[in-house]
Amino acid sequence: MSVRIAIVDDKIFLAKAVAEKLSFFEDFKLKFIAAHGADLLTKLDENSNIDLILMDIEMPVLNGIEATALVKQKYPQIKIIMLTVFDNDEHIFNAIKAGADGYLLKETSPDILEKGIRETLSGGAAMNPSIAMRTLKLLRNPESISNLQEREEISLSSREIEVLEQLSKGLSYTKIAENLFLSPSTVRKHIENIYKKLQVHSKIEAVEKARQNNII
Amino acid sequence: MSVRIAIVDDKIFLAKAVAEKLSFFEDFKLKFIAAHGADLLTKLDENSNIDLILMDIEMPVLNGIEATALVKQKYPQIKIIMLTVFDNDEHIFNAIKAGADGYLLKETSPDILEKGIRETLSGGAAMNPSIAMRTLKLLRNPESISNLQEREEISLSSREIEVLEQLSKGLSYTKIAENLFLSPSTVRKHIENIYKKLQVHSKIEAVEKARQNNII
DNA sequence: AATAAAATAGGGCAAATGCCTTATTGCTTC
DNA sequence: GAAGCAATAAGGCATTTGCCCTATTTTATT
Repeated sequence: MSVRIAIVDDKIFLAKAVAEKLSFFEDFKLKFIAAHGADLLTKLDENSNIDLILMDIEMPVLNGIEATALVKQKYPQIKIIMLTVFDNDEHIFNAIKAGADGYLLKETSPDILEKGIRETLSGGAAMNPSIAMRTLKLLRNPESISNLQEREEISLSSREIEVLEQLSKGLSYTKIAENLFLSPSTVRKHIENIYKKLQVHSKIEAVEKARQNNII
Repeated sequence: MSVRIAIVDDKIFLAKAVAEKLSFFEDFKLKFIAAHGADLLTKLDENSNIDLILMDIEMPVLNGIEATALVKQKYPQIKIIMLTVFDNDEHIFNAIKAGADGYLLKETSPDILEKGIRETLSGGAAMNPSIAMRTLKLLRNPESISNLQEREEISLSSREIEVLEQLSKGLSYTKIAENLFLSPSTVRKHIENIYKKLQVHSKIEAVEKARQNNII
């Protein structure tokens, strides 16, 4: 049995690259490439004999999130995997809300893409690990969801995030130093830097702000 | 660099089976097998030099969810993947809440387990596709989550909750005293009492515990 | 090779925190 | 009306925190 697939992407180069990845697998039949959400809906109206859609998010006319919601409403049996270069929380959450069955990054290897497609068709969800982690954090902190819209870029280094995670458990500088094999002075320094970046002045404020922004 | 791994499972057969899967990969070093959560904590107290724990859920003495919360509190840098035969929503959600970094089924192949471990160590989340799908569904309707939460009786007085709310904003004893028209001594006393009731020893732990229990 | 950014480490100091003790007042509840 | 509890208040003390300083090493980035 073959798998009938559609690609939706306005960047024709990227759509072609995805098609190329699909071509490695005999039973994957690319039925068509749509340039945007509205184009997809038109094509589905003609022929909705599609098993799965690989959907870009950023598109003109009708974006991937809106298109996903509309397709799922009209043809709930069609599986949809978001395929995008961006992986910000707002996109992820909105795509999930819209009913997407998976969320992969475009740089994904043919191999992972194939597994993701097959798993999705058998009722699972395809997810990039880093995206899976973000969904876990969203689940842990439902509050953070409401804050997804208005958010400036806060960039903490991975070391800073590690320290912040320890902070959030109520550990002291010295305990954190022990756990991370650092000197307490270094931990203090990291925390000072975290405070500056988050514009806060205490452990609690730092942790609260990080939670609000789905950093931890 | 090798990866130091611990397995926690009371069914020794299953633990051995997992160990067998790990043995295919040279850089995976199995440091120990613990029979249950309490055993794990004892072993970690002796030596917390572990990168990742593969944790069963159903165990005597201290189950995998409770053990995960305790380990994450004391050693937040240690990654934890739940490895279980069950995959019901309550387990999944509680494991995520407790801080698990991934959730795989025991029937998982050595290959998938290996990838899951490596992805988890580099900051992603390891998830079985069917479990990923369940988390997506949980995220889609937040109402379902409230049905899953079991909350123990923690009874704080209304005054204590007021103080706790101020605490959660990162305010100092003196600021809280000003806001509530109390003496700083009284605020301190309230906070001492809050700590006793919540069984914590710092502002952050109090706020985190209160959040977990939907008190604030 | 040069520069920048991140991670590491240490000292000093005032303020805040966590934990202990004691004590008074008012409000329930038996 | 006694016992218990919540709320109030204060003093003491060791530890931790927040914020300032400087300085070396590592790790990209150009």
